[in-house]
Amino acid sequence: MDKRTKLMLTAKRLFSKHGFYGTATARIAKEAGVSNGILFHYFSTKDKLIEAMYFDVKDRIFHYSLGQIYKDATLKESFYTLWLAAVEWNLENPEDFDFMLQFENSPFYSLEIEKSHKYVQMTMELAEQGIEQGEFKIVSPLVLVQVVAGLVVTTVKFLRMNEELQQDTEYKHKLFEIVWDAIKK
Amino acid sequence: MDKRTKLMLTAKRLFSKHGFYGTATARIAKEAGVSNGILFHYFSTKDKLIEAMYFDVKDRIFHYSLGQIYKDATLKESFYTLWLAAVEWNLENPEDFDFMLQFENSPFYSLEIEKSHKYVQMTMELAEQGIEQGEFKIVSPLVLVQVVAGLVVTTVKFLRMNEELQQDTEYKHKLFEIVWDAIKK
DNA sequence: ATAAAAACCGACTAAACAGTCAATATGTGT
DNA sequence: ACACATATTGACTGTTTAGTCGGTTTTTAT
Repeated sequence: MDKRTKLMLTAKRLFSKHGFYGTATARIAKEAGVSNGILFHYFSTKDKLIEAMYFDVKDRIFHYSLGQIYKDATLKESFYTLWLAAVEWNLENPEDFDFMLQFENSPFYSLEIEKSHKYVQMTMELAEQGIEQGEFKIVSPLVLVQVVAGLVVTTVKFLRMNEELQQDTEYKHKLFEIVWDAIKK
Repeated sequence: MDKRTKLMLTAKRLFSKHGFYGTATARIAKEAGVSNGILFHYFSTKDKLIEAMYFDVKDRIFHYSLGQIYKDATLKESFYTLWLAAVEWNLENPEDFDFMLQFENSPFYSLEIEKSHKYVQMTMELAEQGIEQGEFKIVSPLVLVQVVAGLVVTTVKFLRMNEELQQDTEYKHKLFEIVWDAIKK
């Protein structure tokens, strides 16, 4: 594995456990088994490393989740697939999940950063589609996207605390009804 | 104003703008107009200061929001009042909101901290009531509480980006329908 | 009035920190 | 074989940091 990737993996583990403030760059390099200098060769500052990691994790989760949607699916099926994929991805990648939340709720985060993601546009289009078809509540499509995204986080946090429900398909259907009822007309 | 309070107010402002990592204790003391030593007289470590601030902000928001509920209100009215009060409180106290989110999504946060809040129990009881009365979905009451709390955050973030909607009572009713539909049977 | 306690100061320190740099190694295209 | 770029090292530095401490003032209780 190349050292840039090794650094990002180690940084993810340390940031998610000890926070940005509690993780020194020297420690990241040391635990990644590379020299101190190479970190700053790939990422000019600590903040740049954090930002690069965020782009990476966002890309992976969106790519995976949107990739699960199949053609000719109904709107409800598409949203269920999207929601379930995101929930399961986050459950299987807890470090990514923690890192992501930490970043999005820190002063690092800004709207420009969010907008720069191509995938965000794609989910907005899905929401607009639902409104046009008269299936969704008549509110800003941005609200609908944020509601679903917010409920993904809520669901993941809950399922983390109740591990026995993580394999319970029926319960997950129940949880999705919360999401669907929230956005449907 | 006593210096302990001054310190917490200044810390809140700085933490919400620059993060825990980006705010030095010496700066907090300086901008609060007090000596360095007095900070550590009241809060033995930086972490203790952060935790004390979190308890304080949680107490204030819950006390305010739960206090808005009037007797003989229906369940829906109670939840509407609660949701609206929380949303408006957070809009009026953006620094508290940012600080709270930063804390809750950092490694500082743990379940024990959450459970130690007396108010959490009160909202849980409201949810249990709704389930018993057959008005709410049959899921863990904890899910319902977390869904509402999560949607408060979603709503606040959205209204912050769309200031013109903050006084629009009708739009806020629409947004509450999202919350209500999510939890109701 | 007095003693004890609590509040307060600010200079100080030892450790930790992000980022640099000169030197070396490794790869790549011609 | 050569030249040039890119990858890699780890010792180093100037700064910043959380937290301490000896001493002073103010408050409180008797």
